[in-house]
Amino acid sequence: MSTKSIITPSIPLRLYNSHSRALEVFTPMDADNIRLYFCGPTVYDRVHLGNLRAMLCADVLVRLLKARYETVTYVRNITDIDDKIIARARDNHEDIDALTARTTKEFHDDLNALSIIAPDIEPRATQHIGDMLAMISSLIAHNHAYEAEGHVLFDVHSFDSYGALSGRSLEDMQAGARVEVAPYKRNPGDFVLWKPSAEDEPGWESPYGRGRPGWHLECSAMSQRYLGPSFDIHGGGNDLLFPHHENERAQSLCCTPDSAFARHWLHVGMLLCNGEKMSKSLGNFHTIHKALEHAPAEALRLLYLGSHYRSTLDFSWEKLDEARRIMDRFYRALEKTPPRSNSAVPHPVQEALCDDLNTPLAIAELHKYADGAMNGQQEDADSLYAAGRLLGLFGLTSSEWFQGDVSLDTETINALINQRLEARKAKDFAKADEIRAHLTEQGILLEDTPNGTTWRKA
RNA sequence: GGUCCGGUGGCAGAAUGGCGAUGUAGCGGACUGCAAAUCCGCGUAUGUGGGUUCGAUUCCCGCCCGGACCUCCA
Repeated sequence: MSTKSIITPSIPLRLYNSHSRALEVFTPMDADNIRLYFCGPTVYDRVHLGNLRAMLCADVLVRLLKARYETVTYVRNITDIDDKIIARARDNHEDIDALTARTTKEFHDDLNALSIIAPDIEPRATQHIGDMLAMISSLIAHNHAYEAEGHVLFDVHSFDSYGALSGRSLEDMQAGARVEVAPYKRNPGDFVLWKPSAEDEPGWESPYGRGRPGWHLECSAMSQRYLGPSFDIHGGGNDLLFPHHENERAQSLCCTPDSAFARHWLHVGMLLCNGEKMSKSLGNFHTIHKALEHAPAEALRLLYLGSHYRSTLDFSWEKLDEARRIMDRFYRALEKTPPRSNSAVPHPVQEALCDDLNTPLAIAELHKYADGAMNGQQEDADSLYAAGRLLGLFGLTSSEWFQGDVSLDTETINALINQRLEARKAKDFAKADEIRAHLTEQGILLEDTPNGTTWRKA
């Protein structure tokens, strides 16, 4: 069954465009095919909770778009050639291909565990070297790029609109330049399109010698190949706004001056850890893998949905625990009143999501439906479930949520529950409590109800 | 230093030119052998100083504080 029937396409979708710095009503270039591009990972290490934020934001956006439009083409790249990859492979004494293949698989595993919707196309940089060289050639031909000491550099002064996306001028940036400027650059802001590779580094033959592409070029080449020179939405973490997206935009617009490149730019706020940006270079990161040992995937998803994508989110294990308790309540409500499938997503939730993906407001609505479902209201249960499904929640049954992955087998648990019931019948509460405490130690919580004793994992 | 974003109860987090959601934590109660869950009830918040306005948490300015970016970053 199509999701179209559960959504109201007439509600306007407003998204914040970081280029114009304003909320804009999203109007597709081609309503029959929405095209969006998100920057994916550089595959040299496991993705962490900060990386997850942009992936999850894209996930919610794509789910909403796919519910509203016939066809959505979602491209998310894999950066599999990069200096950090080379360095890590060297440190690990590992073959580069083995490192990127392994890390890519871990990336997919982590995202699958979170039910992150897969991109329709997931291109790899190393498979598009030809596209990149063609762009370089075009940029040189139009005097937007120049060769210097085996490098090819983009000339930022050749593009009048350079800095327009990130809202900064070349003068401002030079004032704060903190990195040593390579002597072969005409301007400090010029960035590498192609750089030479040493003997022991991966490289491709090119008119400029054996080398490899600069980081920004791959996204320009791959977005153009799969989405065309102009497409609807380009997104990523807001730390990519400058220089990555600024440079992508410069390259792409200089290659295809009549195009719009990305019409709508979406940037996701940073995840902090103890008040500081979570990043690999700071070393204050937690991997998705580790977080999933601490709490179920949907608790992690709910934690992220609980804050707006553009605001910073200060991660803590306590907040993850809280999200877990909220999911407990939601699943309990669905257990109390099992929902019917294919119900319409309630309007308040749609309105919230269409208002720049206001997931915290949408979640607040879910609590109201949970109250109703807890009280036996069928329509509230249906609403809760439909809204949650749109947000990527409720992929499990209640019994899977409460009783999945426990250390004890069901027979043992039930036998102990029966022993405890006997003890309670005999008013031997000391023994009953002892059995309950024993189970609690094993991560099993008992709940006495009028209909008998049930259990769930702690 | 330059550019930008933000500061709402213990915590998280919406919204709004005039009643400041929701959740979580806390407290009290019902229920329970005791718990758990559930239900009922309670409390506490718009960083600071000005301005505009009949009225500002919301709009404007200064200040303080926090974070991001300034060519590694989601």
